[in-house]
Amino acid sequence: MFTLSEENYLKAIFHLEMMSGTGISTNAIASKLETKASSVTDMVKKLAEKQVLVYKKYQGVSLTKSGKTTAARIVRKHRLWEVFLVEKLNFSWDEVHDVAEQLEHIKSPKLTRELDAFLGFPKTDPHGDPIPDHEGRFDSVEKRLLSSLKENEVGVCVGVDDSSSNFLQYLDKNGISLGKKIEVLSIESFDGSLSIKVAGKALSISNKIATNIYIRS
Amino acid sequence: MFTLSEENYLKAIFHLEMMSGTGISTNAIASKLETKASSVTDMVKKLAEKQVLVYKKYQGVSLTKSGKTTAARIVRKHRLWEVFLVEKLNFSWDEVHDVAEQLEHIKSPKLTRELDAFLGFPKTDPHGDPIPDHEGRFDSVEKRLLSSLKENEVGVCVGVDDSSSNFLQYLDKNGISLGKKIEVLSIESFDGSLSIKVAGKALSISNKIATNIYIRS
DNA sequence: ATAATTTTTTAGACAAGGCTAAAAATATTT
DNA sequence: AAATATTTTTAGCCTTGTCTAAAAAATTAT
Repeated sequence: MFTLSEENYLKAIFHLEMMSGTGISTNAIASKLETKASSVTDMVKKLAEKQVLVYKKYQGVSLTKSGKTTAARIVRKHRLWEVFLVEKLNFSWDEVHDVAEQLEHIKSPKLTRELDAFLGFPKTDPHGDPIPDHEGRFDSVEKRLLSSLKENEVGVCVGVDDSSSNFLQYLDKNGISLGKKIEVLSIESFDGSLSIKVAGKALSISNKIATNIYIRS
Repeated sequence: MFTLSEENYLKAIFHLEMMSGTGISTNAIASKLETKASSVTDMVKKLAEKQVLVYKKYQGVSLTKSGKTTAARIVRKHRLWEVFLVEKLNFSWDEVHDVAEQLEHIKSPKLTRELDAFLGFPKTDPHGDPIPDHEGRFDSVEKRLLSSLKENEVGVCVGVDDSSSNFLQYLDKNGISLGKKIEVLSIESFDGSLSIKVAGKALSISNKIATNIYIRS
């Protein structure tokens, strides 16, 4: 069994490995968790003893099979709770994160199983991220950044990179949500900003926005 | 804001005050929380500084107004989650306690509010205990012990004293649940055991069982 | 290839929450 | 009212998870 802190480390390392492969540096973990590198060193030693990751001094860490499964199960719970909050309790997608951060640590296999069933076995969370199954497996959606589309190409919004309240509220305000069709009308070569059409309305977005929206073509 | 440990102390003291009035002893708290008296002394000093209880050396503790409200809100969350688990996630009433012990510490006023609404503003939990409102108020149900009934008297089961799995499973097995009509057929004066009729079936129960079932006449 | 810089680890400290053992206060007997 | 027993508090120690400052290793620049 893992403590709250251990679970947070596992989840952070899991996410970092998803983005940048194996061999995660102490500093990367520290900045993700907003803690100090020295604290990370201590904790990864402990986790290495528990066999959930491999740690070689000065070489960064990599999750073991068991570490990956453990982490994925936490992510599973996080995302199931997000679905619950949005679909059943009227939370908007920018309000769910902090609460899900707490709920993801509740320990009860039956609870997770029943919640999954209650929600109808959802495959993705409200931000479009896949929900791992109990074994920790999940399909990686083939997705591209909106900014990778060319003029006149079309895609469907399947997720966001940045999940901050600010950004999600911006999307809400402009009618962009999961499943919405987005058409690129034109691209400004000077700053990479895009003119797009979504829900019938034309809209101009910066390149920064476009690199935070995932679409499936 | 309170830590998990502080919340558990508040809740324990709250429950003890409900049963035996004010001025709760260090030892009583220690045995309720399965910890040591010395640990309790440390913690109540901390809680006294936070103004949620009054502590005088060797005199026991009493919750302040603010302490009572804080504790009642934790109880509120505990009982709302119990309703959720039983009504929505197919938990039986003997399975909910441990999970609710974890869920009661989730901090999100919106979550509590929306959960309450989602459940249709329930007034009692699956064991018949009242759910406090946001201000910490709740109606105390006028209830008596089944063992206080006389021969041929009738009552409706409104709660249980002991909430252990063992006991609740015994009740399930014998068809006793909240709202069931219970009729006392006869009382054995030798050991206080009762012959009762519930759901049309006659049943013999010990005095100990009868002092753990609450009824309303 | 050596010097400078950055990253990582070690060492030592601290706060929270718990424990044991001993001391102090209160309660109970005789 | 003393003596004994019980309860409560104090004192000191431990573990977890964190931090800062200094040392060590790795990386980058000259």
